[in-house]
This record gives sequence, C-alpha cells and structure tokens, in this order.
Amino acid sequence: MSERPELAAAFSPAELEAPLYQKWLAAGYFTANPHSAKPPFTIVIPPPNVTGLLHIGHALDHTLQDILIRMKRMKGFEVLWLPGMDHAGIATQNVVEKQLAIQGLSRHDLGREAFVEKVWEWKHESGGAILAQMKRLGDSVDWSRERFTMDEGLSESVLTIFKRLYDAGLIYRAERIINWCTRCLTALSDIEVEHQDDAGEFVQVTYGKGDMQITVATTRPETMLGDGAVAVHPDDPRYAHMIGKEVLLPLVNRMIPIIADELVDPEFGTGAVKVTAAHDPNDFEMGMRHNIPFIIIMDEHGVMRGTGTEFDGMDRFDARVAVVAKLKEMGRVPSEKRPYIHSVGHCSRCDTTLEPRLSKQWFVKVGPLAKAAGDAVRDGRVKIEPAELEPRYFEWVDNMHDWCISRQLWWGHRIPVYYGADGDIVVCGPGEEPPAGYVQDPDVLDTWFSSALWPFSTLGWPAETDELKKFYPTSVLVTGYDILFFWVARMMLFGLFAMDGVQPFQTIALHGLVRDRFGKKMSKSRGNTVDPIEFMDKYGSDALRFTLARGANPGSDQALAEEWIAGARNFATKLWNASRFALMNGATIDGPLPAMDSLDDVNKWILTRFNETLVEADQLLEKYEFSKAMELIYHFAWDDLCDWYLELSKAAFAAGGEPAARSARVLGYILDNLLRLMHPVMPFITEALWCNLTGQETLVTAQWPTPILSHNDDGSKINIAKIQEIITEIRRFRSDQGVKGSAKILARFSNLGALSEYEAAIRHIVRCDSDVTETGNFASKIDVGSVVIEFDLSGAIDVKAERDRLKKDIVQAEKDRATAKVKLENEGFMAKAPLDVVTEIRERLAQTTSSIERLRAALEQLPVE
RNA sequence: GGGUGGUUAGCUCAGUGGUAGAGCGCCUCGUUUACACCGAGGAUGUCGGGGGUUCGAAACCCUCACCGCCCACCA
Repeated sequence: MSERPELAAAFSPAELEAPLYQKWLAAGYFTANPHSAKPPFTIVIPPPNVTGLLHIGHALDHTLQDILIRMKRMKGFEVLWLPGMDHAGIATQNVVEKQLAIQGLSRHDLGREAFVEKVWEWKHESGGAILAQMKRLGDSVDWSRERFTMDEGLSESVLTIFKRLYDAGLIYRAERIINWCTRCLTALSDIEVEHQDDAGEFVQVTYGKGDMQITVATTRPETMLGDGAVAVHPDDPRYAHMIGKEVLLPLVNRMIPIIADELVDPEFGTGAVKVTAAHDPNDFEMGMRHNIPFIIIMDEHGVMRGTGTEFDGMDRFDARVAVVAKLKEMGRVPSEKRPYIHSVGHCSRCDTTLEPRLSKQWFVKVGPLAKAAGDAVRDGRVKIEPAELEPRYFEWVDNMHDWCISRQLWWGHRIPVYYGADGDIVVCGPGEEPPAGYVQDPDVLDTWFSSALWPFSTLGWPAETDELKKFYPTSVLVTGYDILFFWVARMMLFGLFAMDGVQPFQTIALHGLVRDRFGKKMSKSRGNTVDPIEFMDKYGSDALRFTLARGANPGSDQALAEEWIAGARNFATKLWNASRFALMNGATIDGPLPAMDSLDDVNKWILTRFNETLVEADQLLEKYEFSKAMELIYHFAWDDLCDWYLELSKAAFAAGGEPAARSARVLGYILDNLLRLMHPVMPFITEALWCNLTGQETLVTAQWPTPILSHNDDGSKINIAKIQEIITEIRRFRSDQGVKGSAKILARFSNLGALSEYEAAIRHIVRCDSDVTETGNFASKIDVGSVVIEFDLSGAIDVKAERDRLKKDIVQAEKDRATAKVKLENEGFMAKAPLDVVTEIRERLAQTTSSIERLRAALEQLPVE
C-alpha cells in the first residue's frame, strides 16, 4: 500500500472543488463507458435559461440530472446526454431588448439584422457564464456535445418538420386577434404583454329604438362604432324573444343582429354584450361562430378611421370620451361606473395600452397530434413520475387548442413560407429555394416549435444516423412540472409525429419548484430569491446538491433556507471527520474481507445495515425518489455509522490486535462503498475521501456498489438493538443523575447473556468502570429488558430525579399497556385482526406488564424523601 | 368557472389501515484522544372542522373551511 497524504484536519470545500473538477475534465472521466454492452441510458437535459445567471431552479434541475448521470455511469451504462443552450428562448432576446431600452432604444431602431447580431453576442456571453457556473455545481454533462443551436443542423430539422406538417395539412394560416402596440407599431407576443390593473370605466349603452331596445355594458364604448352584433346567453329569459331580430346601432345608424352565444355570462353586466369582432379576442371568436362582419375602425396608430362618423381622426381615448358624451346627450347611457378597475395589457417596453388587432397567423392543428400524445401515456409507453401528475397532462393534452406558432419577433427560426405577388404561397423544405420574387414571412416560429424537436434533432434527425437508431427513444427527461405543458407536451406531439409514432422518452420525471423557507414563491419583487453561487461559495457545492436532492420529492415543491444548506455542510464535515478517524485507525480496503463467522455482531450489523441502505437507496434513486434516498443515506452515515458503529468499535481499536484489524477492514469496506453510493450526490467530498482511502485515481469511473447477500445477519440487528437500548438507558440515568459526561462511575452488569462479550465496549461508551474490589455500594439500579445494571454513586443519588424518571417511565408503560389491553379485550379485534398483529399486541402487553412491575419495585426501593 | 395538489411538532416536510416521524429550531448538560459545522439527554402534536366505513383511520369515503398551482375568463 502506498503512502497516503494525510487528510487535512478541517474540511474545506472551497479548496477541494475547483482542482477536482479540473482533474475530472482533464482526464476525460465524463465520457466513460462508450462501448457498454448494456442498453444505453439517454437523458434529455433542458436548457438553462440564458440570462447569464444560474437560477436556483436550474441548480435543482441539473443536480438531479447529474445524480442520475453519475449513477448510471458507475453502473456501467453508456450514458448519452442531450444538452442544449437556450437556442431561441424569448428570455434571451428580452434581455437584449431591456439593454436597449436602458439606452432609450428599441429593436426597431437597430433594424432586424443588427438586432439579431446583438442577441447572438449576448447568447454566447451569457451562455459561457452560465456553463462556468454549472461547473461549479459539479455538473458532469459534457457540454462540448452541445449543438442544439440555430445552426445548420437544427435549421434543417425545423424546415423538415414544418414542411412535413404543412404537407400533412397540420399547419394552416388563419386570422386572429393579436396584441398591437400603437406606439412601437408592432405586434407583441404574449410574453411581451404586461397586465396591469387600470382604472377604466364600465358604461351601459342602450341600443335600438321603440320596443326593440337592449342595453349592453362595456369598458370600451368607442368600439361600438365597429359593432357587428349584440350577444346574449341562449337561455336568458330576459332576451329570449329578441334573439334573431335586429336592433339599431346608435351613432352609426346601422341595423345589427341579436345573437345567442354560450360565451355570454348572464350574471355579468346587463347580460347583453356588444360584439366588435375585429377589435376583441372574444368578440372575434363569436364573430367566427356567427358569421359577423369584421369591421375595422382604427388604424395602426390607434386613430379612429373609416367609421363614417364625426369621430374619425380622433385618438381612441379621445373618441371614448366623445362617444360617451354623445350617447349621454341622446339619453342612451342608463348607468356608468367610474373608475372601474380591470386588467389591461400594456407594452412591456413603452407601457402603451395595447390594442387588439386582426392579423394573419400560422397555426398547428393539434387534434391528431395531441391524441397520439395522450395515448402514449395512457397505454404506458411513456411513464410520468409521479403518476399523480398524469391528470394534469391529460387535462391539457386532451383539450389543447390549435397552437399559434408565429411570433412577431426577430430572433428565432424564421417561418419558411414565401409569398408571391399574386398571393401564392410556397413552403420551402431544406435546400429548397423559393421562386424568384417571392418574399419570406417576416415572423419567426414560437420557441417551443423548435424546442419540441430536441430529443431527435440532437441525434441528427432528419438524417437516419446511428445515434438516432441507438439512443431514440431517450430514457428519461428530468424537469420541473411547470414546463410540462409548454415543452414536454410539445416534444411528445412532434416526437410521435416525426418518429413515426415512437415516443421521445420512456419516462418523464417531474420535480417541483424551489421556494423560499416559508414555501412562498421566489420573486424579485418579494426579495426572497436566493443565489446558488453564493451558497456554493459559503457551504460548498456538495452541500447545495445534497440539500436540493434531499428536498426533491417527486412532483412537489421544496422550500429552501440557508440553514438547510448549512446542515448539509455539517453532514459533509461529519463524513470528513469520520473518514479521518477511520484512517487513523487503519481502515483499509487491502486484503480479503474477514469471513462473516469471524466477525462480532457490531461488524456483522454494520455490514447488514449497509446492505439494506444500499438496496433501498438504489431502488429509490431508480424511481427518482431523491428525497427518500438522501434521507436513508444520511441516517445510515450519521446515526448507524458515526454514532453507533464508530463508538462501539473504539474499544476494539484501542485494544488492537486481531479484532482491531478485522474492524479496520470492515470499516474500510463500508467507507469505500458508502462513498461510492454517495458520489452522485456529493461528488467532490467523496472523491477526496475515497481516493485517499483507496489510493485510486478517481471515484467518477468506479463501479457502483453491489449488495453482498451473505452479509445479511438478522441476529446481529437484534443484539445491537439491545446494546443500543442498554447504552441509551445508562446515558439517560447518568444525565438524570447529573453525572458529568467525563466522570467515570462504578457499575455492575448482570444477565447480559449473549451480550456479555460487548460489556467492554458498552462500558467504554458510557464510561462505567467495574468494581474490581467488590466493595462498592451499588445503591441504584436500572433494568433494560432482562439485563440489570447497578450503579455505585457513592450514596450521592439524586432521589428526586430518580423518582421522576421512574414515575415517568411507569406512566408511559401504563399507557402502552392500557392500549394493548383494550385491543385484546375487544372481541371484534380478536376475531378480525390478522394473527401477526394480535401476537404483536400480546407481546406488548406482556412486556409492558413486566416493566411496570420492575419499575414499581425500583421506585419502592428508593428511600423516602 | 374547469382541472389539480395540499392542510401532520415553532418552521419546512415524510408518513396510503395496526403504539405519531425527520431536518432545522428550542431546553438541560458536556470540550471523554474523528468531529462544538460536535456529543449526550429532554420538551413539543385532540394529524384543518364535521360526519361515515372498519375490530382499528393521519391514512379510505362524504362534506365544509382555508391555502397553492395550471388552464380559461374578466364584455
């Protein structure tokens, strides 16, 4: 065995992490197992949002993914990850828009080409920054594979799928209402709209004359000039007789029909709604349903045009005032409410109130695609973990509206549609050129359109590459449930379509969001956001990773507080110190593990417990139950290993000789394998400790531990449990009696039976000497099961404390006995409860009864106060 | 309005039919040769309310209340 460098006395993550990461990168460990015989493990890695900063949500995402990747690599799988940067994310261009806004500019001042250039610059800058931050986290994704950018390869797949969908009749063009900024003179995507509660007005206006009169309510009276109808609910008795007839539209003096539509809420306003099909999204839908004319009454600046009234040429807000004034004059305003607070869309850049505007957009017809996406989950080809989130998926996928894919933005995949002078339309696939003179659609595709291609585009599709054959469908997608609808469902739609019905992934593992310590959503305005980098600086990446993994219950959110991370750091320190202790005492992996029958119960027990922990934690990790797996590992390492095994072994180590050597070998085995088990979660500290213990180069490429069945020994578990009980009771006695921790007291053990060989170890832990001269005054005693322990406190017994302790125990035992007795006296219980439960309760009754007897006897023996 | 998750210790959360748990926090004691980022001991809950099923309910059913999220809507 080679000389090992001594572990530093203090654990310092800051000194550890960066050099280790450099070591891994330089040695190329992250690309292990390229020719594994096992089926490949392919994981889809969602992009970190390119805003230049690692968000705590991404830290969670990447921690969980990295745990799986590292574990699978150790298990010998060929691991392929499909990473990508935020290629066309709106966030990226929003950052640039905001940078421009600070200078008082908009993208229109730059022009399309210069703007796109600027976004690219930012993408590379921020992308580099965020990758560096993910390395800090220990992220073992090989980002050099990243090729999911707007390069040739992806463009080709976007063009291919667009054309295929178009040819299949699944992409169409239709008119729709979009948000229009009258100042920027541009359409805005939904994400560029900021909703604010504005103080508007709610005005009732009476239409019609004579006995055909109907009163509508509106927040936008000026649009009445473009009304095409009045709508009421079909079942509204107040208006039933008017449906199908016509009323006079005031000011413009046009007759408009009264229609019936389910969309109208009879409870709201007057129960009658004016329908301005060209200037309101809902009215537009009703207009489509009832064939109402789309009358445009405003130009792109928001100025009234073409109404043929005196209001033409007025700004929309001036017109609102004027129209109401005029209607009032005519006695047509029975009621008005002002201010009326309601939500109104504003331009995110210039704050101008947005105007709904009719325009032509491109859509994906989702019906057949969504049906397939739902069925893939329904028939079990795709598993959603946890299954509780399936209803949410179905709810969405089964009721999906057609998907508007055109965006009035400049950075993204431009829609491959070309228009001829005569209105002719040509869709160009890869390598195809439009006829001369044709002009390309100015809009770009929704970011999710290209993101949906991820699982196969990254494998070379549309080319039939070897990688595509080997790695599609992918094994798992790990992501937050918040993008189940946006991204996951869309990958399902396109994956199934493009890959002839083969699903994009076998499992969708969903985690929740990171929230603040009180479970509140993190937001900048609330000021409760946290910076993962800051926590890594302070407590180490391992601590952050462990905390995030420990909080990750499938599908549910997790609260995060600095103290939780400090706790994880404490755990890391504990491991460090335990390893130091182990190494000081000669823990080793050299030589064969001693045969089970040569080991004492302490060693058998820790081997058994490790087996149990390993088997369970492994199963949990395979089920994406990170939190439960962490809990198991944590308690094994801290409670079983540090608090009990190491303490119980100290006597043996101190004694030296063969028993010490056997324990040192067992301890070496446990540490070796525990560190392997923990590597995926805490890669840095485990690497440092494991390399020191084993003298090997790296833990990254080491094998995942396997349970050794012959190590299981139930008898040792029973005996150690008894020893733990004895020790706990003695400690409690000492504590109640106020005996100093360092003070040694005299004690006599009787009836230890099979446990007598552990008497020395027990005495060592609880600092009890035996009375070699047999002259002690063993005045107080405690019983633990059949074992009796008598103490000589030299008469200085705290009788009151002793009394209190016994009384408390009696109360508890009596309570337990009473519950057991009630059950056993219950005929129904005896008749119907399963036998093992009845037996258990019987044992409890016997046990509590005898403890009560012993406790009472002990109480009586105490001197009276 | 539709869908969906939740309500368990001071806080954050596990716990799907058989004596209520963890982490952090709290109280007491203690530097005994791995560790004070520690050790030992301790306290703390009519498991949201009400009904029901069951021998037995934190868990299953019904109902009410409150909190959250997604979607739609707000004329």
